[in-house]
Amino acid sequence: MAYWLVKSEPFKYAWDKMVADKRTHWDGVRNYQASNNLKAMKIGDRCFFYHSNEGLAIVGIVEVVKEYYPDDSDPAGRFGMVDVAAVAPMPNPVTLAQIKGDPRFAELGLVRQSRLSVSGVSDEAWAQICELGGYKG
DNA sequence: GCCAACGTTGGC
DNA sequence: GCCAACGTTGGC
Repeated sequence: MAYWLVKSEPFKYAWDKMVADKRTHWDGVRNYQASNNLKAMKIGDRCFFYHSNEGLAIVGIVEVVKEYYPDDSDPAGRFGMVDVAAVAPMPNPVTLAQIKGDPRFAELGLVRQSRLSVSGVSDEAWAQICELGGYKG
């Protein structure tokens, strides 16, 4: 199983909405690197749900329930999307400040490439962030 | 609201 | 195929 981090701006699609919907299309990605990460996702992979712009924290965990397929909101047909389902909230949201302040996370995509909206998370980083957030998987 | 980082576009 | 200009993202 692989781990990922996906970003959403709360005023566009917040964690609360994710929970209310239970399941959603993760569409709108218009960046090849992010899109390649979506392509690499397999059913059962888990992702941190991160609030960008406002909140600046990992607030929950979602699971991939449908693998990459065309995003029909992309007129050029170049990009795709996956479906994800809400798994659990992060009991204590892990903030960007915490992550940036911890040398263990220096290699994390979120830190290294802040603009990338879908990035990979190593097994170690996943476990460490879950621990910080008080999430017992 | 500003600015840095970075991806994309388009001229050559 | 290079590179400058431009647009977008996202942290501060």
